[in-house]
Amino acid sequence: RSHPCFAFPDWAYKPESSPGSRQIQLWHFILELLQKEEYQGVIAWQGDYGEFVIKDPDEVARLWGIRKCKPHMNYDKLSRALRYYYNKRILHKTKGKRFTYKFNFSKVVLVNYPLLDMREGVSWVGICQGEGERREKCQSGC
DNA sequence: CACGGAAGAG
DNA sequence: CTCTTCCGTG
Repeated sequence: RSHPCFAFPDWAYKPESSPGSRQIQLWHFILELLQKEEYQGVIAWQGDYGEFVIKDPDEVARLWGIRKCKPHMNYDKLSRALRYYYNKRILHKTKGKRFTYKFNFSKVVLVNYPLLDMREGVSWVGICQGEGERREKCQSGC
């Protein structure tokens, strides 16, 4: 792989969380796609640490739409949601680079887990190892 | 394309 | 609160 091993907390990319799950969050979904090799033609890590490029905006939007049961999702709307992450310090834009954003991994933990101590208690997962299985949900019934 | 205000859904 | 939808601006 072109990009070196990445580490982030396992909860960050776990699909659907647990039974008591809340709705899937967009940045979780992005991380999920990024983790799967089969989507490298659609979205992939590229450039700096945490930086990724959406190679096929329409397809990412379509996939996101399927997951959220929003058949009219498109890149315009998806990107608005990504822009809301700027203030939350989850993401920021890589200016000048088309369809390129960057995760603020250092802040991600603080956003959803304010009381979590990063030095311990979290299992860190390498992005280039571990192949979680995943099934297409919401394909029908929405 | 990228940005961010405004309104509204759940 | 986290988007979704729509849209004017640059």
